[in-house]
Amino acid sequence: MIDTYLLEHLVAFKKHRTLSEAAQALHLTQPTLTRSMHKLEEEFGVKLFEREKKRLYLNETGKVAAEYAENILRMQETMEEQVRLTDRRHKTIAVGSCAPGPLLELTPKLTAAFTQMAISTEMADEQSLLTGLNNKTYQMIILTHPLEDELYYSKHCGSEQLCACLVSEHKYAYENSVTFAQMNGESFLMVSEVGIWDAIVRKHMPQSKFLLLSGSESLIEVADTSSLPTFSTDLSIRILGMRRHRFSIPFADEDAHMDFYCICLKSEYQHLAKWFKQLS
Amino acid sequence: MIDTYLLEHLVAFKKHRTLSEAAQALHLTQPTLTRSMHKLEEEFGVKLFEREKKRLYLNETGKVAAEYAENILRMQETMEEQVRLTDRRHKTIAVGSCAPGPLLELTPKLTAAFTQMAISTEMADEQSLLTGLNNKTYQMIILTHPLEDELYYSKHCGSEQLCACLVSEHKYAYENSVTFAQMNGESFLMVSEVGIWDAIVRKHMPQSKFLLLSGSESLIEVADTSSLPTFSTDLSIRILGMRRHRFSIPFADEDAHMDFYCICLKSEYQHLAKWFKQLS
DNA sequence: ATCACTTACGGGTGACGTAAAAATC
DNA sequence: GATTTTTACGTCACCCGTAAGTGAT
Repeated sequence: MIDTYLLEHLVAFKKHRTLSEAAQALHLTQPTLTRSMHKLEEEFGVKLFEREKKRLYLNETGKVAAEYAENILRMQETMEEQVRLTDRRHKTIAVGSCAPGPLLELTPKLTAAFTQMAISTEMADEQSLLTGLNNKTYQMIILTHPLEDELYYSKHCGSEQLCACLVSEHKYAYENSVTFAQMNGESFLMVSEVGIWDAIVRKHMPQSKFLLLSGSESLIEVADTSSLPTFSTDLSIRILGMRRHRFSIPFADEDAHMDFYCICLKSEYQHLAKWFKQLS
Repeated sequence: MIDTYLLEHLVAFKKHRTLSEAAQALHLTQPTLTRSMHKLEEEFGVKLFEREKKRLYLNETGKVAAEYAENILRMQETMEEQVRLTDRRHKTIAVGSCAPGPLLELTPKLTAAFTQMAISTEMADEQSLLTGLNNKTYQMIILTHPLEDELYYSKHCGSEQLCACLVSEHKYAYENSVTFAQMNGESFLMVSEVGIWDAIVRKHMPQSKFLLLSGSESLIEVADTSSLPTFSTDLSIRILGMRRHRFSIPFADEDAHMDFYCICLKSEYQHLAKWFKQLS
């Protein structure tokens, strides 16, 4: 079988058209490449070059060989990439979610369940999550509905209730609940990374403006000095705590309550069985 | 880049499941393979195996690597095949023809025109000839008509006149010509490798029987002891000589005269220009 | 004189074998 | 004791560099 270095020398010669330039590019000397080209001809038992006294050309056969060499080397590179990638995959659990709430709740549980493994979480729209699950960018994804397809395993993993987070001066601050209709038209402070909630609030409160802040830290800081309503959820309150000087009033609308489902490929289920069982 | 021998060792281990058996298969010793497997892990910078004291297993990452290795080696093999094949193609002129006559006439000219090259000739039906020309199995083909397509270059390269080859006792033995109609119903001795002529005689003499012999030598031998008519052509007579004790009477029918065209791919024309020019 | 390839020779890396150890069955 | 992997050490092949040579520009 042809040695890899010979293929590298060959493609370098094809690319640079002369042995001396190819040698430079490879950080080798000309004589080395001369020898390699002869060795290639010897191993194939076939002429690959036309030799004029001063110049060396690939003949038709040589061109065929060089093209194959390119493909083989390309394949070697993707091999290295893929091997390193699958190795990383076996050392990290990547979870994609359509909303931040479930990640807040589940990440601590994940780190406890998969000691030795790194946990990486990410938010994306449903389409990206699905393709990512299929190409194993994610081991698990979190959606607002189960997937009934034969390929997937789905399990309910929690729910979230959207609340309006109001200063005490707000007219609804002491209600038991509010509705989207009641709040429609008010301007909200909102973090930009809220996933699927973004579409819901924009749909039900089309008259409202949403002032986006990136990161909940900056939101909290701004909210402390502002009387504008913000959003919170039962999950965010349970995990991050209550917001200072504000009351969280749940939205009564049906769409303000969301169920979440944790989903993996059936083919990967065995590795994750322990996790799903403790998700009761 | 990973050395080829490491890939070979890896696929051998995947195939034989144990280092010792793989070593046997490769005509190497166990320690060599141990070293190779460690070297692979080192070069990828990744664990590829699960080690129990007595046994070595590929882990998930290792399986991925081994599959890539298999593909790469397969590609190397096809590379060697294809390189040797294209080399042979450049050393031989392969000509396909729809009838034997033109080959009889042209082969000596080909060997004279392409000194240093081997000439290989073959008969096939038009469809096979065309696909063979397109995939470069043939450098040239001979058909009964030119190809007007942009892809091909065609040139008239001779013609052939079919004759009935009759013993002197035959009633038409002294005629200047015969017709298919006159001979229809008579049984002919015929070689099986006559290409397109086979269809013609069967079409115009549907009442006749054709007793097939393989190879013109056996035909001549049998014909010497038989009074059954056979076929000959002007070409066969000019090149192989007259048949003993027989008269060749040309068929007067239009279909008994055939023109031949030598055809190559336009993309290959430059290599064959000298040949086509002397075909005047 | 310079450039491009070839030939000849010497050195050092590394692929392989031998030998032996460790561990399991 | 047999089998399998691992470790240690010596050797030989071969890949590369240096130096010198041949033509062509």
